[in-house]
Amino acid sequence: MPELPDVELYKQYLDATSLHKKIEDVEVTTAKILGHVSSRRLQMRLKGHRFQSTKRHGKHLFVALDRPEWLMLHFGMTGRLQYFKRRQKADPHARMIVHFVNDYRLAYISARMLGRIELIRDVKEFVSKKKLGIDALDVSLDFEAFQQLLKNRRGTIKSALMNQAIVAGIGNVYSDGILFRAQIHPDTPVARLGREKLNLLFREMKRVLRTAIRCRVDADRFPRSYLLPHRDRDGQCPRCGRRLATKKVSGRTAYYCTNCQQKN
DNA sequence: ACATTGACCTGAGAGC
DNA sequence: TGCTCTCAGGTCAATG
Repeated sequence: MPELPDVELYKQYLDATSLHKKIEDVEVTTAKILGHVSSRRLQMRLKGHRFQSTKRHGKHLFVALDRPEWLMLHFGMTGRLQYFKRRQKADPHARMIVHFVNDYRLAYISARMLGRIELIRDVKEFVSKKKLGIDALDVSLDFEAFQQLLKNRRGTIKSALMNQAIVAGIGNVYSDGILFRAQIHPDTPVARLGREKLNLLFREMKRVLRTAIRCRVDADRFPRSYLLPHRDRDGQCPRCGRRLATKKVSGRTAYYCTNCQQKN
């Protein structure tokens, strides 16, 4: 579930709580979430050091250490962060807990463990190795570039939006939110979209993601014309009031309005 | 080369 | 009440 806006908020959260503090210890309670790094090595590399700054690319969060090395956090579907005082109990699904010298701790929580933690040397190298496309909110991603990326694609627009190799950061929930605002049926083949529709899609992609960040992904803060607060079973279309439909599109459940998002 | 599908993973909620 | 079943979705390997 953590998609670009969620991870952006995690970044802001980490920035506000956990930078520049000496790390006293690192607890790994579930080594399974570690990628190519062992818990011993992770401990060795973090202990006595500090988090200096953060970067986000798509759904990936990178935390720079005070030496040329980065902690990479990926949240899978149930991942999140929690900063808490030592005497508070950590969430039962905390998989890694960073102890700071100020008696506070930062936990990486993941119930379903679909996320990953890595220690890497270079963000650019990681991004290209993972074959991640440009971040959806990167300012250098303009309409011309977007159109170029979608050129000659064969599948549906929903799966293209969710394809991290094309544009990074959009998952099932936000692809639905974006297609709803652009009034495009999730099953529409990319090739069927004309320049005008594509341009609308591009603008809504940027807008929906930015709005979600500004609203702090809080359903109560979203503008009325957005799908996201209504995206559940027996949810209603905020435009026409009809009951939302669901359909499997490339293995994921798409929520959409059969009236406002017609195939053509 | 690209698109789609199933497996991974576990908790919540439905149904009996 | 308690059991079983299904579904949720990010990613990747396998398949088309």
